[in-house]
Amino acid sequence: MQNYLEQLNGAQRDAVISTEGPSLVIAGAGSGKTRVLTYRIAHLLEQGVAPWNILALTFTNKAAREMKDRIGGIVGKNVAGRLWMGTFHSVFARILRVEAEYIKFPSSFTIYDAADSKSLIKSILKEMQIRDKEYKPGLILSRISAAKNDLVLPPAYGKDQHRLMADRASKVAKVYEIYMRYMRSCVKAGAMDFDDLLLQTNLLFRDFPDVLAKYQQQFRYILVDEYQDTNFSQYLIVRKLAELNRNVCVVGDDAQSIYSFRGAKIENILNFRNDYPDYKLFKLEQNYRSTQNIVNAANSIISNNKGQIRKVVFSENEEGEKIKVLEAYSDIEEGFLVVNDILSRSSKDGRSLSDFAILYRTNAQSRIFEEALRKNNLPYRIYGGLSFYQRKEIKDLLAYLRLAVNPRDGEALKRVINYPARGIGKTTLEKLERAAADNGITIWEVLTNPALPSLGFNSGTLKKLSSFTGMISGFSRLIPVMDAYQVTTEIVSQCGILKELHQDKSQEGQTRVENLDELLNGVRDFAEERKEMGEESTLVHFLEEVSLLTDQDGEDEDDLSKVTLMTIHSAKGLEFGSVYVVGVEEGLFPSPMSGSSGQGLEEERRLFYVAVTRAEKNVTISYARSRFKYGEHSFVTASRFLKDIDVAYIDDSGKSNLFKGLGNSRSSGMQKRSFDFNRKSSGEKRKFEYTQRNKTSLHQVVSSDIKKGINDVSGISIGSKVEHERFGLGEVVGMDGEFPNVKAKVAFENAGTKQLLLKFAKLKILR
DNA sequence: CGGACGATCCTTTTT
DNA sequence: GGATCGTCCG
Repeated sequence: MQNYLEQLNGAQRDAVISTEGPSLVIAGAGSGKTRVLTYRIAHLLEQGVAPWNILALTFTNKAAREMKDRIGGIVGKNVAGRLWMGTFHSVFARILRVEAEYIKFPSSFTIYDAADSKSLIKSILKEMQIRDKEYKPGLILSRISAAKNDLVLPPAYGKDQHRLMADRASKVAKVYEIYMRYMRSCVKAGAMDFDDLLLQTNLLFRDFPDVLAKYQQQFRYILVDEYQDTNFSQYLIVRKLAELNRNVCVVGDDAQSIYSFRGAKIENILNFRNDYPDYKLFKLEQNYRSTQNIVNAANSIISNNKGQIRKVVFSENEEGEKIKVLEAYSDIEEGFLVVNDILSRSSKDGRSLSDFAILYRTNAQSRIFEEALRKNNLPYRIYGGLSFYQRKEIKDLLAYLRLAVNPRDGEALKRVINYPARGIGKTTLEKLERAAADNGITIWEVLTNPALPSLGFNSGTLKKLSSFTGMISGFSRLIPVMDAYQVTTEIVSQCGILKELHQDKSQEGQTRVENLDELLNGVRDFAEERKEMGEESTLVHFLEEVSLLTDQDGEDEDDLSKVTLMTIHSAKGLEFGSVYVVGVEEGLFPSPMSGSSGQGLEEERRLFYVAVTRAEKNVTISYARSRFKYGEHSFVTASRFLKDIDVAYIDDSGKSNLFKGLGNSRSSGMQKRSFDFNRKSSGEKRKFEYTQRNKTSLHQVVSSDIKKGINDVSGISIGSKVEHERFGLGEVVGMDGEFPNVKAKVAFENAGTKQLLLKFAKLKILR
């Protein structure tokens, strides 16, 4: 431990060793925050604190896993494995399962994801005969979510004049009633949504002091990462748990608070001193990640915001390059300019592609960059958007698994009651739903009720229904006697999905089968891992893990050299050598949805700050002058945020008229814009041609290297000897498909010949 | 009842 | 451009 302390600067070391009492660590971007958290925990452990007495709450599961690994490297895996570490949602879901009976939930409760919640809202609207044109399910859900995160339950909602008025103002006066029904429906279904996990934890601690006391005594040391992004519900959980021992350490950066749309309260970090007047404050201000230019540019951005905790982030790294600004003629051109820049930098310095990240405001922007990367044969990894677990076939199978665990789960039931098609159509389902609503029970309870025939189904339909309930009950009986993998295998082979997909001979159908297979691998790995750790490996546990995965938690393939594409939000906490912040335009970033008013705008600016501070070596900002929106192109202007950067740190040579064009004409709209555009068009064009030419030549020079790079990277070609975790040794006998869906046909020594999708199969290359 | 094909609406960010 | 919803027809 001694030598670890020596790796820290003064402020970091103080924050690590001052373990007793409340501490607030204000950690500027890149200031070694994770390092402090890691060492602090390791330090506690070395001082003899038992790992199960430490609760560490992180923002993503990935962050937790990485920290656990690092701590494991210091104090040993076994010790680190016993820490209570994870996201708020996963840690408290775990506790809620143990204490479920107190709050009248089955311990096998289902966790509804956003899609389930939305679908439930829709059926409630239907039941209430409200058109979802007027009541947008998304909007309703966000209001309910906001209420829950403020711990406002339906009865209180009904008395909350403020909320009721706001609802009336937005012409959704019935949110209150929808909220009541939604809550009731979730309870009946034995389901919790994301917000419920936190809400129910609060209710548990509020209503059962003994239970609270138990956890207060257990968690002698509490650490919270990204504290600026906690909501009221989370804040209260921490406050209650910390009440007894008061050893609470929160780490965060008010300048990086970017989740208010999810209920995060920046005040939590600002008010820490009110709750703990005897707190100790540690400021980490030295940035070790970025060059001076980047840090200075970022500081100049954030200085445009009011109200923040005073701190001076500085860097002693080299001065570095200035921030480069690229102006593109169109969004498509923007893609090419950025990809060209990546090509030239990666080839010039021989850097791995994993050193490059393209960050955007909205997921929809990814497509353009994907295409540009594909055309240049650059491999990429895209985060967010459709993750593995959101694919249709995967969700279908998961719905069966969920039903087996909890047949009252209405959303899962509706998903698969007629998939694969078994002749239970819309009309039948509607009848069932009505009967359920009229009697205040779940669809499953209608189905299994002896009075079912009295609902007037014909005998054929009745038969189909009973065969469905029979199948699900059969699955349920397997749960107590089998582990997650065995149950899943059984369900896959019997539920009919596989048969259905096998009939689809298209490429896509095959991929789907492979995806199911991959899920099966996942369950298998899960079950084995849990058994090794001596923990339970039932389906309930697997489903919990899956439903709380974040988009960052997917396959680990960081050994591969790929350009990273993600939203700025998901980039929080990460770092890259070269960062491209793209689409920095009015109408896109800042997002018009955030309102151009103070609060919303300041959060968008913090988001910009987060984007820029992800970079170690250089930042490139790009924007287009025209962009496709709604299928038609419109002219746009550079973002006001560009003006926030002190010109001293900008290299605008790629970009002559930027600051003239930006002036104070922002609000004057189209007229001015098109004027600018025409005025500059000849110069514009020349520059455009120049970059075009530049691109072509670069591409010619570089592409052969890059292509070779890809092969080196994935390293797999016909004749390669590979090893698969399950199938063992084999030889690649064929390759098929286009990136990113390249498949390898592998002849395994002991497992026969298999088609494997490279992006999923974890193939180790032997030769 | 189920699949196919148009019209329509949209778009922030996510545990 | 694209996902979702409703309608129409077999």
